[in-house]
Amino acid sequence: MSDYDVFLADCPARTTLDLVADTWSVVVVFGLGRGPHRYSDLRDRIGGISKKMLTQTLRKLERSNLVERRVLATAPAGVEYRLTRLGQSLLGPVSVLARWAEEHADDIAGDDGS
Amino acid sequence: MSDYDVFLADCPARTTLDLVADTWSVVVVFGLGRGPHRYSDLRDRIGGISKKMLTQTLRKLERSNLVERRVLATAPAGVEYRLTRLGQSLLGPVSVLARWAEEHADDIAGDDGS
DNA sequence: CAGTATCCTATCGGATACTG
DNA sequence: CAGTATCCGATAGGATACTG
Repeated sequence: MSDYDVFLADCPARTTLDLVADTWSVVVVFGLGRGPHRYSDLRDRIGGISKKMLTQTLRKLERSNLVERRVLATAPAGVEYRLTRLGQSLLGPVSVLARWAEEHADDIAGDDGS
Repeated sequence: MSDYDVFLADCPARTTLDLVADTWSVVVVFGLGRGPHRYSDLRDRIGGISKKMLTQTLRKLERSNLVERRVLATAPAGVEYRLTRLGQSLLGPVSVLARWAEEHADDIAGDDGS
């Protein structure tokens, strides 16, 4: 039990939430859930993500110890990303949210408002 | 079980994830978790949120059927926000994420990098 | 293959002032 | 009390071109 609180503006918990509570972070972590992926495999798997955002998101997660980058000694060399142990602890929460989105998308009112 | 998939760019699941996977949405839904709140109570509870973002987030959640707005017949009249049934189904996922942030904030490497 | 660099637009989001 | 309106700087994020 922690004394951190996401309701407090300057709390580390809020900063941490800021870090992971965005679409790309959620999808990337969710995507890495089934094991390590190469950069290009992630790109293929995650529809609509640009190189820029994929790299940016991966770097951010890497800096936060959620994802580990590993250069492969294959030819032609590739790069592999995998969740760290910390990243795996986030996989549960993120999966729950992603699955909620999949299961309730039909209940969300499309913005037909005009 | 749904055939929607957050990995697909144009899937309703992705749109839905976009809608709820941001800090303010998470904190507002989490904040409404313990029952209805007035506008000003939410403002007080959620550190660092501006009127603009609170209103904007509430409107967005309202349009999506996650939150309900109710004008109170009190004097001086107030406005109350509460989760809809759909919103309550989101409360679980969102709480799990918020609590993860509170419990793992210390494990996230602050960006001391320079 | 796995990026980086640059450009450019759209949205985020705080501050401030005003309204019923 | 619960907003709306306006302004403005900072970031998000796509497109394209280039690199080791």
